[in-house]
Amino acid sequence: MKTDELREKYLDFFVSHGHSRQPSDVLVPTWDPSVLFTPAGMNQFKDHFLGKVKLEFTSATTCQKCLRTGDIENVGRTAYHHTFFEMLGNFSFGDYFKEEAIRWAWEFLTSPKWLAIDSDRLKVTVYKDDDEAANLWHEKIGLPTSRISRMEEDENFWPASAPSLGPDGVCGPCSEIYYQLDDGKDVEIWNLVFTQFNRVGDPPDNLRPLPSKNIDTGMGLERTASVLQNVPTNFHIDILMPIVRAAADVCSVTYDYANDDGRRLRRITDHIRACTFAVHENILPGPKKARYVIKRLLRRAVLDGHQLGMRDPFLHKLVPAVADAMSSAYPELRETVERVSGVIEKEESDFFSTIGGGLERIEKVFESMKVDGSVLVDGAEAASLYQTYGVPPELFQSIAAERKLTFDWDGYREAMKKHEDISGGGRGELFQTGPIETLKEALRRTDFLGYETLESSAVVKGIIVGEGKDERLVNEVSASAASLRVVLDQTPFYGEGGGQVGDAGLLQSDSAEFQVHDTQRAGELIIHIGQLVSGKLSEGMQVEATVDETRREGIRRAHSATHILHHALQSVVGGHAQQQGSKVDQDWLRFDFTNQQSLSDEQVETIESIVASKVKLAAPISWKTVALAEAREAGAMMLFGEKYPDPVRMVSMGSFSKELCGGTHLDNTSAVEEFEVVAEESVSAGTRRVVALTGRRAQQHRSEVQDLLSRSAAAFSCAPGQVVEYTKYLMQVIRQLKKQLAGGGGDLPGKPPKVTEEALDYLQQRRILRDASRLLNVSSSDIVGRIQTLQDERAKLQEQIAAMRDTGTISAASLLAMATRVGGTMVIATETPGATPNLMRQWIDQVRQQSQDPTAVLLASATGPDKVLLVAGVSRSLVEQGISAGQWIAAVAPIVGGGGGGKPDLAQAGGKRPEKISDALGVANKAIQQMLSEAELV
RNA sequence: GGGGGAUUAGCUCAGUUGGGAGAGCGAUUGCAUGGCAUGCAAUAGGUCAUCGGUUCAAGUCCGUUAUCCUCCA
Repeated sequence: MKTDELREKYLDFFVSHGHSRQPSDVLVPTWDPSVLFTPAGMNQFKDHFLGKVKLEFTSATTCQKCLRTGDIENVGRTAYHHTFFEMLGNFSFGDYFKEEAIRWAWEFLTSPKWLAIDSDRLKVTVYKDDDEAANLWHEKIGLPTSRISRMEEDENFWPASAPSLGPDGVCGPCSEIYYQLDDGKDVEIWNLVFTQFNRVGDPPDNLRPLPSKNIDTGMGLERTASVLQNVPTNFHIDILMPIVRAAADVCSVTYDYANDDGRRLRRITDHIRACTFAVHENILPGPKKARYVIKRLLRRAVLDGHQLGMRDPFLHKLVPAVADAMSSAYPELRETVERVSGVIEKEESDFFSTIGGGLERIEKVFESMKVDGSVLVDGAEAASLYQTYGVPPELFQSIAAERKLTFDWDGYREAMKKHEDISGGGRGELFQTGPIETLKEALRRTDFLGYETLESSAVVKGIIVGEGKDERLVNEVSASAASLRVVLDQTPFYGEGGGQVGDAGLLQSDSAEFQVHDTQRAGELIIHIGQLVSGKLSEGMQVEATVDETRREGIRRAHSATHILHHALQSVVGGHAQQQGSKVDQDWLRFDFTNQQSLSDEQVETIESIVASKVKLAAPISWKTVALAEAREAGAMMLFGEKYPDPVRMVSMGSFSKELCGGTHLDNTSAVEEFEVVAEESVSAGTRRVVALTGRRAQQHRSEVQDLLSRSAAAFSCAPGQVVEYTKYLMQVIRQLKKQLAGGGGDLPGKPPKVTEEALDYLQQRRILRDASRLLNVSSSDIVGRIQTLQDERAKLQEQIAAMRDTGTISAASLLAMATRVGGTMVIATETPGATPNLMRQWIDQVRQQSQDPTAVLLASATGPDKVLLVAGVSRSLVEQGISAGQWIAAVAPIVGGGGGGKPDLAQAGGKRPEKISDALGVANKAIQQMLSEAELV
């Protein structure tokens, strides 16, 4: 039986028994903070199981795409492990229970109409205390007791070992169904979980029956298909073998089940399938959370390829094979093949260069091992290379093996363990508990009225005080500075979601006033966060809820502008510029989208003008609730990685934009008023970010730009249109002055002639300000300060140069002329007023070159009111005889209140007391005489 | 959320107890050469990411911020 057929049969079977067929949840459920990836079919029904949402059906069946990394080390080595896999499941939310679950499972497996598996091949396990399940299998199904095993809680309980180890919460025994292979081995193909208990604390007597019992089953699609197709591993079934073959083809090796290459090809197959699905959902490889897992899967697969001899990106070539193999259940994969392979290719080539850099680092380690005569590669060092530069230990080990060196895996693992401990962190709870969860069960949802109104009366349903572990529900609370959370039965406040920030406003009654600073969501509840400024708030109290209208208006402008921006971006840079994330605040918005390059200034201006034209168009904005399929039909913008409810809210603007969106919008595009992009930057590889303003904030921004430009022009006392020119001039002047000071040439550029003012339009002004701030490498808001700093710097340089001019009479020759002879050595110790360090060094070099005899020079100069600079140098011949400029200067520097040092032939020192310079020169003369005589050169 | 690392010329990167900012490639110019991925020489190009601190003196030491890489959760 084909895998596609098995999938459909399973779903059909349970639909025929009254189940609602639901689509697979996304692979990365952003709504569920407790998991990175969907680990099982039941994940999307967590709130259904707990009765936290209104049930539209009481039983369901799905084929769920899942990703687990717990068994990652086994992938490819064993017949049945995957990271990505599909799980078939049937679920009951207080509907049917154990008997039907067992009977239907048996019927589906054995009936000739369905899978027609020989019942002699099947065995089951049950939890040791679950007599009910054991009896059902024996009496209702007629399975001999020899084929029913009773297992401990670590095997047949969910979560594993829950009764003794926890966690608290819903749990239950399970019953696993095994298929016996030809060689006698058993394969688990289906697990039926009977969630019937609530665990409360530690044993004994800690399992309380649940009022509403649930069924949660999972059948591994690939595993069951491999049994039905009678193939040796999951990788040999009809939907995986083509990918294995494609991988073998791309890597130019022959697939052999038994050897190492076979294992590598299977691992590549698994990982590329996982990555294709994840990237399809726009989970791109990255440094955090789910993105990091994808990156690691990709790199493991690339490393396998590397060890098969691949040296260039190859994985991305397998994406079409994955899309083809999975197309019958996931036809949408075909639409993104190009984008997905592009992303994977980029990551691959990055990793190949990491490997390249790694090889060099590994070589260095080997070199130092050679020096030490070591033959054991230090595991801790390998771990540190891996942690710092991503050098894979497998690579290290295989190169070490080629050179007959041993790799210390134990040391490596130990170091990695230590790193884990340091990095640490708590694990997410499978099911959350706490006051919010209690409210969810009691209230299920808050009705949102905010699309139609900004004011309504409401009843207080819950008040939460405290944070983190201390948070708890209270019946009543008095005014205080503490932050509270309030849940109402209905509210006009928008809870943060879909990128739009939560509303602010007031909750009022005759006796109390509660200021709402922020509004958040928890499932279908809306949580008002803020402070009770007066009176008392109690559960059951009636309040008037009023949203801050000015703020909401700004948010509406920004949100509608976001949709227009999305439209404009797509028409300017192309259809691939899809939304990656967005944040909408009061007249402020941030929009991330997929694009490899930065937007050019011209592109930004085109985008702005498109948005402006849509605003001017005064297109009506409307929304309606439609079936998901209808929205898709209408060509509405849909985002990967988003799970949309059905029916869904579709927002349309004129004829140019249709997006699925739960946010609050304007009635007409003209109400956006103004729109301006204020930043364009990178968020991560392949993703760009645009920040823009609307309404009054855009207006304010314009006046700021104009103000900054006129202040910049004032600082230069030039026309605004000349600011860039004058900026360049100032920078050039400083550069040349520095050169003059360093003793080089440095011709000053001519000052640009002033022109008369001419009227500039806003775009020109903005361009000038932007170009000038780029030149100065500051944000435009800092530009005026920066100009002043540079002008100060110029003045200072000019002063120093003026001082230096006074030294114009000093030269190597003039210095040499004042030398005194001490034995065979020429000694010079003198003041060179106004000289710079560079100049002094140059004189010393020249004197040493020009002098016929061994020479010792020490120059002193006051470089400021409380700063002295000393530079000393001696000829090489003196150095060879033990005279050190460093020692010399060390003896002199304390006189001027400083210290210093340097190399034997040239040293410098500083001090704080210029008035002591002549004393210091006296000391210098004595010190050098002393040194010369100690060296017996006198 | 946490650990490690990086940021120096247009590019790739050196810069070792803190004391003269460098190489290779590229660019420009000159000379030589003239079928082939030519040779020689000279020149230009740097707020050593940012801000602050220690110091007589910071590319170098300490801290801040930003950006990037990398690992763990």
